[in-house]
Amino acid sequence: MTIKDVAKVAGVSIATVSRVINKDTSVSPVTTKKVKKAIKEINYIPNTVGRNLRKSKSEMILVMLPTLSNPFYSKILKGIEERATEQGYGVLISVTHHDVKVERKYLKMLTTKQVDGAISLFSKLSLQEINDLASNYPFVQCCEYTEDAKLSYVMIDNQNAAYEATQYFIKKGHQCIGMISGSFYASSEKLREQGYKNALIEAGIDYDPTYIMKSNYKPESAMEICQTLLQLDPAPTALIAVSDTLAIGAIKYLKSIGMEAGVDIEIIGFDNASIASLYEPSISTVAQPRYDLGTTSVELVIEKINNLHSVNKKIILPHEILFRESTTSKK
Amino acid sequence: MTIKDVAKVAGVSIATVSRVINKDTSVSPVTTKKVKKAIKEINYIPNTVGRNLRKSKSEMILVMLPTLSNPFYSKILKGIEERATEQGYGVLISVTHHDVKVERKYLKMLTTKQVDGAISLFSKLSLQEINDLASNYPFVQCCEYTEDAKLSYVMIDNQNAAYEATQYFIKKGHQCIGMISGSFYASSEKLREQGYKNALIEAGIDYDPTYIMKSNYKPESAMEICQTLLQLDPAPTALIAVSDTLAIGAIKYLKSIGMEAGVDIEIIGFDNASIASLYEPSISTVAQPRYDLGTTSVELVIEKINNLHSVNKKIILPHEILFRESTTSKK
DNA sequence: AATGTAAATGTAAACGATTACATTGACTGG
DNA sequence: CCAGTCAATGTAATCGTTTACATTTACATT
Repeated sequence: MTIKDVAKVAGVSIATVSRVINKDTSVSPVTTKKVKKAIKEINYIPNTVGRNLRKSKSEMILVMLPTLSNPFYSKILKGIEERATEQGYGVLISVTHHDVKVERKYLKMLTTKQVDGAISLFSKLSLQEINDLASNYPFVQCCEYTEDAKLSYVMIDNQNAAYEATQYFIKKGHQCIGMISGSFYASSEKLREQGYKNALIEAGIDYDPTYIMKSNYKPESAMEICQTLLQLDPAPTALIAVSDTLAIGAIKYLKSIGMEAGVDIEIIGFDNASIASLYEPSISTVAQPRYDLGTTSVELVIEKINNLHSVNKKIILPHEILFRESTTSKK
Repeated sequence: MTIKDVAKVAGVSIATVSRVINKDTSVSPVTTKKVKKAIKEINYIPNTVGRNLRKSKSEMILVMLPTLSNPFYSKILKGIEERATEQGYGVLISVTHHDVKVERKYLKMLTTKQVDGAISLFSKLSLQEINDLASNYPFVQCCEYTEDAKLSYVMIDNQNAAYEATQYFIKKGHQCIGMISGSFYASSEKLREQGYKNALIEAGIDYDPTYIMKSNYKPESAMEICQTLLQLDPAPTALIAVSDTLAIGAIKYLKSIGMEAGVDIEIIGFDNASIASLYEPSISTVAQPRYDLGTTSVELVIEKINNLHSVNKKIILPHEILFRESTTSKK
């Protein structure tokens, strides 16, 4: 069932059929009716591949997630989808599982014209690759970015967020603060570590890298790290974890040795995962404006689709620290 | 940069270039080298849209998820991706957010030939729509199915899983067992409710529908339900929740009134979410073979891609009940 | 009546690949 | 030396659209 069949049934040319489908003006009401009837009659559905080839665009945006096991991305995606739909774009998702080969595979959809643009939530591509890609195709980053990369991105001020969290602990009197970071080599990790460091130094507290430990983001890993940190001398009295899952691991370990988060040790996580408010104790956390991160990233990529050589924008959205039971110590 | 440009640079016809790209035999080593050199020289990348149009296939499979906020799907997807890759297919994901309109929108990729097949993890389409679709396009279901639908699917035996969980409680002496179900009208909900009911009836225990309550799968909703259930007379001494998030909500409520899951009330959840083993207390749960559900669904859809009229397969994979702290009462 | 204008429709060339079929030329065997 | 074979390559049709341009027709203007 192609446009040709419709044309035959309706007794018009394929051009006219196409005009009707695309709501082109200048086709008489009578003909329009005939064509529409024919379309219904033979149950015709336009072939998007043919259309895309001719128009050389797909009206699709690719979203690249590092994993599906982190619900953090859910609201971002919602933002992406809603704004994309508004603008007439469809959204397709791919999951890289932190594998750069998979990432390259899906980014080929960009070079092979299967999608018009791509939003990366986490990339392991080299700076060189990113730049090559972004200079030739609409490609933007959301939440994480690659240092010095020449493309548009949107994220929060990770450094400042960690700085504020650390400062909060310092103001409360904590002299020894630990950090459970991650080993994904993400920009956010680096920036948060830097913010933590800056706050300490600024407060005249000795900065000791031993107190920053890298995890694989699994709670189990945070449990081990928490154990190690507590064996240090002096032991930290407050912890900053770069994700709520890590905060959970730490709290779990504390429980296992009879300590209580928010009483014996204070903890702040990152991301405001839904479990953060449900866990016992509930977890203080740095919340990101996830929906807006999503909508903004769509705007950035569409800007690039419309004009590949538009200026690269770096957008910083505001974060918010939510204080809950895990930071209720009076210390 | 098209195949024409390559042909010009290499001094051959486009057919020869195409042959080299597709590793066709019968092109001399000398010419092959020339063509490859030209491809590199002008940095040519084949346009997949053109290719797909001509070959009328996309080598892509669409996976339709109801949500991104449930990590349950992560391992299933992993299975899907790995098996699909093995078979030379790419995987694209779309999220319906439980909205049937969104579902239809993405399923258009099937009718418009943008993907070769689709795997649905949760559908709200009517039986009629499902049948229409599945009879014309490769479309299969995974984990959830639509009653009487004429298509292939793979899932666990939900009814029996709930039956076994209920029976476990009964054997332990529980006389009053509650169920926290869901209101998504999913097949799994219905089947699990039926299994629960059958176990009760078979054990000669009065079946009272008041003890089955529907949630929206959010922990908060389970908290309310748990409160209501405990006010019944008699109050249930064991609970079956159709997801681990619901089990968490119930446990959280119990804590809030000074009761302890696994001691005062026993609870079994579903899905073996990663948080189930990390929560305090850890949660007993019905685990599904997620990875295998994924790989199997790919096999089913590829079978349909290769032969749309192949017989519809209904595959049941084994589940497993994991007993943890939330079912440690000696009662 | 001749001419111009505009609306409605048709014709045919793209888009970028694959592939059936045709052609070329070198080589073989009788 | 000629017919036949086969490997290597080219020509052109095709996939299903959109769209620039051409054509037709009706009507208004002079």
